[in-house]
Amino acid sequence: MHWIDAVAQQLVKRGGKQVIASGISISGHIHIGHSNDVFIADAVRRAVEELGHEAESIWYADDYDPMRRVPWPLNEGELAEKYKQYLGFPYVNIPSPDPGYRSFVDYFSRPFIEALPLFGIKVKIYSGAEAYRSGRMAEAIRAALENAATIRSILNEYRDRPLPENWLPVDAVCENCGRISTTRAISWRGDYVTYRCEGTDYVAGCGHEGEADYTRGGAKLTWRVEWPARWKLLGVTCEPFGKDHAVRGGSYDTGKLIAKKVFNYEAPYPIPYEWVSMKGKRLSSSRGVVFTLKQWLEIAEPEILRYFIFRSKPMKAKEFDPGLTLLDLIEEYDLVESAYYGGGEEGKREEQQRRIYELSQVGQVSKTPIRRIPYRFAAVLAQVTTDEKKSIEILISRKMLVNPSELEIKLALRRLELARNWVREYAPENLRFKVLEQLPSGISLTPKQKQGLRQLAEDLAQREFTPVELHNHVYSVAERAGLRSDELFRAIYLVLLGRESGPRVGNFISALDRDFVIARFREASL
RNA sequence: GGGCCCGUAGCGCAGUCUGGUUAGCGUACCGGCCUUUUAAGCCGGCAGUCGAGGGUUCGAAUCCCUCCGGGCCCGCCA
Repeated sequence: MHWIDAVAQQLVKRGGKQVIASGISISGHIHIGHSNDVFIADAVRRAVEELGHEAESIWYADDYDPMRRVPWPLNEGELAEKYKQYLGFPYVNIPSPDPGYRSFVDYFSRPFIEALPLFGIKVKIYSGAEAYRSGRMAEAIRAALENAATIRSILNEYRDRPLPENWLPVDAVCENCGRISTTRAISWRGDYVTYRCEGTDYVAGCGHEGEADYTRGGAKLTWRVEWPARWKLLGVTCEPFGKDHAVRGGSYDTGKLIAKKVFNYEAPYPIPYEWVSMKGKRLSSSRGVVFTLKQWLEIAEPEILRYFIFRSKPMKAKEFDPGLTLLDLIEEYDLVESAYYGGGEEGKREEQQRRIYELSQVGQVSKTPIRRIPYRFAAVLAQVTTDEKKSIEILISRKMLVNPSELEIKLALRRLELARNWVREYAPENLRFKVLEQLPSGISLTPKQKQGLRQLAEDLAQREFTPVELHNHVYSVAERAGLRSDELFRAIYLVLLGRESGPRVGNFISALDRDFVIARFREASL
């Protein structure tokens, strides 16, 4: 059984409506590593619904957290100085670097939120800042303040150095300098928290002393308390989270205790997951090691990312590589897809693969089989022509499309577009080529190579060739001209690409305009 | 100091939860086919003491214990 279904089963056993939460601190661009969070939450929602029970998945923007570090790309150039002054501010109060966005939070989160439906994710969106400002957190804050001693003793169980006697689980926003990370709560009374702006290790405080109304966003709960408070507030029954929270004595452990003792709430079913890394480095929004959902959609279908996440267990580290390795991932997906529709053997393994395929779908699983064109070939074809009709003709002649349905043609054209983008952005240099507008000047061909090209030009002018015929024809022409085949191949690549090798000649030339090729070969043979 | 993950064919991995036919897949490699193939396709082949040791069991890659190697996380920010 797939782990998503195992979780769903556990939840159903507990009974009631299931609320699966996910959430991210807006500490920079939201990348595909963060996607684990939402994708898992929403998949569990789907699985619970498939079992016939009510479920909802939510995504929570932790936009009231302080900015501890200026994230990439705002930490470069002139912007760096400007944004440094916002260190310690709640994210929600920081301006956008781009006038097209309302705020820092909007700038980093909107592209992510807008991409979610394209990946088949249906989550309810919440904002931490909104929750505090609207007063919805007020009751929880009061409970936490009243039970500060209990909370302190829970946290102290896992601390070497105990928290001070007068410690309170809230951070106020300084009304003078606007920072939240710099304040220390001194006391509380009714709806107000008295604080002093003392500073923190990465930014100084302003020394201001004041009172904050926590029923209107004047203060937030510290993370370890905020998390369980949120569980209670939203009725969270299950939550995926990064493995950092899952460590013994970490925020899940303490959260569980606080939930029980302070909020009288059963902690959600936990799903810890591993990070995603890219080229050996863990994805990190603040450090600029990012690959966003938007970037993903430029080079691969959304199903592939879902597949990437659901094909392995959540605690298994994932390595993402947008380069050549991506093509392996895509091929693997295609294979699972064709096996799904191909019937074949029935076993534990096949069953698992089928389920992973279903979980990878953006919407309903297609009832009619889906056949896709090979991405690797698309990467070549996309560089040869942008003409859609011509592309489809070539694909049909190459038998990569057989009596294609409307859908298959649509998928093929989309994949060509994706492959074109991939080649431009991520392909290794040796996979890229460009057909030269002009015959390159610096090349020298032997008389026999010229003779071969001239012959090819004549033959092309005489009759139609399928790609395979054409490819084979090159060999016979070479033979008649007394050339080794590789010498003729080299000549062809030189006059068209200016390099000694290239894509397979049959495909390649078939994809080009015939008159163009004839003219080029003739010109080169003079 | 604590915790997690990984170790299965040259390489990348699935299978481990729920033990059960000759341990799979991809790739690489070798061979063949499509009139000869420089990045397409098809068919076939080679290849593994399942990290080591012990235990449980009729039966262990799978469960338990110990150890070795690699990686990551937490240590009072979230």
